[in-house]
Amino acid sequence: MDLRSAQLFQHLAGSLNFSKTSEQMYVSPPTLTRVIQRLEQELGAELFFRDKRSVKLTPAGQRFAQFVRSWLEAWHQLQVDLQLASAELTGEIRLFCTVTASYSHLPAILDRFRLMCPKAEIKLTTGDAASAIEKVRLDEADIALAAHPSALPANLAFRSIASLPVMLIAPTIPCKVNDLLQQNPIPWNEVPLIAPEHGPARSRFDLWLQQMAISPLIVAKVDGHEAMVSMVALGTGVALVADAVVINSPVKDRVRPIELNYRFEPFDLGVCMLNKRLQEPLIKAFWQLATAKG
Amino acid sequence: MDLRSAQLFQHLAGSLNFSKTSEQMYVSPPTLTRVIQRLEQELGAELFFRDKRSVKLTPAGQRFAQFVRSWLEAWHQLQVDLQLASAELTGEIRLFCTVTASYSHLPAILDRFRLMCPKAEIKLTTGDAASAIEKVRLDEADIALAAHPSALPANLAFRSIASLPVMLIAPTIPCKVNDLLQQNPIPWNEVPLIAPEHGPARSRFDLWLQQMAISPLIVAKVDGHEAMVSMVALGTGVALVADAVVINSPVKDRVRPIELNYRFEPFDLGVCMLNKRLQEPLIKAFWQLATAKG
DNA sequence: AGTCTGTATTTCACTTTTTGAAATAAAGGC
DNA sequence: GCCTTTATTTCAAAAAGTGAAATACAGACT
Repeated sequence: MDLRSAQLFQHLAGSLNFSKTSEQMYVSPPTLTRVIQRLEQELGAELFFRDKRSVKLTPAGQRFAQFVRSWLEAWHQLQVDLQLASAELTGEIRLFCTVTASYSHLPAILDRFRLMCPKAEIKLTTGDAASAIEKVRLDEADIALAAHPSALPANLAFRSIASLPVMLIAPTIPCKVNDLLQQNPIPWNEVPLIAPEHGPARSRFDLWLQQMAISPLIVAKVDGHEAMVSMVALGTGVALVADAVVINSPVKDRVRPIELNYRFEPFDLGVCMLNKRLQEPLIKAFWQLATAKG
Repeated sequence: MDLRSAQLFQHLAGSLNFSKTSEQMYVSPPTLTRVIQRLEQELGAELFFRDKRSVKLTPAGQRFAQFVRSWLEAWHQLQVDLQLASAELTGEIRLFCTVTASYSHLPAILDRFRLMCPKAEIKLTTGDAASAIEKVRLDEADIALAAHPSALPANLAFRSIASLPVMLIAPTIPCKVNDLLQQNPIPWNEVPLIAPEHGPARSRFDLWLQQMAISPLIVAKVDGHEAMVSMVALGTGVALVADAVVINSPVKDRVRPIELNYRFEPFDLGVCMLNKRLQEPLIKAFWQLATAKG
């Protein structure tokens, strides 16, 4: 009976699908299963009917959902009251932000945070997505603003903020790359590709190659979406980048998106921090600001 | 933010004394300290003023106390609702009971339990206090009714039911023992003593010897209060037993309490079970019955 | 009928967290 | 000054939680 279990239950009561909830709340299916089992054991009542193919709330589950709703509400109200009563939040937040995220969502979040906690100091560092997780894990940063990685260590928490579309881009200048892209079908085994070295872009890139059965011609391995955009602009090859980076790029007129009937999974941009620090007031204030309305 | 922390906070908010609360709630002082520290960290507010000599609720603490009160109340109501909604509790409880406890409180508890959960079966075993803890720890019994031992393993929970006075008893028949007790002061080094072999009586017995600086003349080591009462009745020596045992003893007219200006700490009679089973409905139902109004 | 896919749960090796005994700190009472 | 009382920190051991992989099972699609 803790807050986390209640939140997981609440989400599951909405989705009625273990897989979806475990995915969207970033816990493994076994964990979610056992959280619910524990709740059911504590309460001495089944919360969900599971008949192998569908999940539904039992009457006890509905009653419990009502309890959870008012509990979480009271908890939130408590927070607000205590926050107002206490002095203004001060302290320092060490924020790590991927360059990609710094283009799309950081400015708005930072503005709101400054407004709400003017006395808090922010130390901002930027870098690539792979470092983000490491920095937080080693407690070299309090919070990271980055895309959700394929594997998240167990003691890190992640809260989604937004979905960031990614796309394949090509040069606009006439060059060998564009000659190949003009053909139908496109001979992907011959098109020069610029591959992301690590991180969430890399896993999507690999998945695409695999699913389209491409034997790739990789001409460069690069980390950092900006560098990739620049290389594409020079005509080196095609690359997979977040569209937010392209929009804000100084060379945005020299690249163009490639239309494909393959859908890349968007980046799941969010805040990431150590589980146990999730409840600290300054950290929590940042989280609330970051996740509130986009 | 779980039930346990809330309960500890609530008790501390009443006692305003870390030592008392940690003792009465059966957690070590460090644990209590850290539970409160964690709460304060989560809430981002001090809950108690601690000026090295006194503990008081802060305004934030009072607000939190209000939250906890209504939360625990809602929790309790939820339990009741779910219990009523669900089918009648069935199943089996393996109950282990010290002989001492079987005299004083077991009958009343059992009556109430049968009334409330007529479909539940009870398997009752009796034995000495030392076994009680072992039985529960090894999951050979679901619940034990026994005095709180000097050392309780961490994964066992204990809930007090009642305080059971203990006393030194002597034979009523004229004998060597009574001759010695007639003297003033009583020559304790020469009085034949019947010592408890193990368990809570043993630790009180040892403490008494130590504090009164007695070099004891121990004529027998016996486990089981009834056996001790019988031996005392025969004139073998004096012994330390729970008064409930004497009252119900067939030889109660042949023993008498000894007046002393030393106060033995009463037995803390209660229910004991594995921490993790504390939330199972049948176990919980038993607990509620056992702890309700004596 | 057989294979594949989607879903929930169990197993297992691993990591994190929690625990209390003992040490520490600090403030009065004698 | 020494002892008692009270809260906290340290530290090693125990317990609980975690997710990858395996399992179980039902329906969909050849």
